[in-house]
Amino acid sequence: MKLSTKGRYAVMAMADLADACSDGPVTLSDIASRQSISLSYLEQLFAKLRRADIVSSIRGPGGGYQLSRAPGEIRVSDIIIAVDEPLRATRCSQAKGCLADGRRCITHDLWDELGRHIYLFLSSITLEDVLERRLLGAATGALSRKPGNAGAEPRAAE
Amino acid sequence: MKLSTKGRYAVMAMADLADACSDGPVTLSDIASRQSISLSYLEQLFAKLRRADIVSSIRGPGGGYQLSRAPGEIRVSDIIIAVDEPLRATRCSQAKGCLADGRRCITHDLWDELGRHIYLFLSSITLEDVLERRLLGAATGALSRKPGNAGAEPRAAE
DNA sequence: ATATTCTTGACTGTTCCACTCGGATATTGG
DNA sequence: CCAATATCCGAGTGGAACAGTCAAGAATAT
Repeated sequence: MKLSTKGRYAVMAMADLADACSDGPVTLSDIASRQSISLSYLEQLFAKLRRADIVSSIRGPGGGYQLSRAPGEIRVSDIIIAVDEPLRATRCSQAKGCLADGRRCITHDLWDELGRHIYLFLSSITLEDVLERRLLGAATGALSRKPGNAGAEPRAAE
Repeated sequence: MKLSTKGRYAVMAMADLADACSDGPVTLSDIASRQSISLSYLEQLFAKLRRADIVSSIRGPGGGYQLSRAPGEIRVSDIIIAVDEPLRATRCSQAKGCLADGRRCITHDLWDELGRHIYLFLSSITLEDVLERRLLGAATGALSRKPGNAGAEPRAAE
């Protein structure tokens, strides 16, 4: 499984912006050099973030980008949805292939639920949370069913 | 955000196999035609599933694939990990780019936690759960923090 | 005016997914 | 034995998306 790295860059840049925008607008060049992301690539990302009204821009010298709302009001899911294509765990809405012999494919509900689950997680965390590094509360909550076979550690990130 | 469809096909095929393997081995051709997945593509997936000891194979006429364990002992995460590359939400383990100016990048913990979260969800669901369509218990559990601004419905699946 | 900064569009190289093809090996039924 | 059936295996293909580049334009402060 792979999560798009595009949204990751966007969140990194937004976190950098939130961290630095206390005194006036922040230049994309600054963010680019601090986060070592290509400037032109950042431009593409911030164009989408601006259309989503997450940031606002000021042109000309001394200009740059600002947050449209307070960091506590910007959820990580907002950023990812703005930047990535509509997040889809399933592509079989009412298209072909999904219907096996009349009813929906067996795994439809599973992916549906997974997508909702990821969304809930990402929308429970704001930029402010990221900056102050309080994440562990939202994540390690439920999900203790199925003890079953106790092999295979959760090697989530490689 | 996008989740690899590779693992989705694998879970679909495994669910089909679990549903049909009560009387003897199941042919990949059968699964391919029922789930409308390419046969050669299925062969690739099942090669990995076999190496992960999730299925076992019997060659020759009358042969096919069987589950190595009971459907209740096979977690969805097992299937996805076997088929996909090691699932990574972050790629900045100790590589370049992650370290901004000494410490880890700000969003590292976030992706780490997201990866663990997804893993916990997928490992809480077994093939048996998928077949009998009991999913909603594991998913709709915690995550009710941050009421905040009540815009933006969770449009998880497109 | 000029430098700065955002804004926009087109373009490129790489990687991965989904799939195909050709063949090899093992096993069964006749 | 022999063909049919099935799993195995490696290489190769087209398209899409990602990550990044390049070039030009428009707004604004000094």
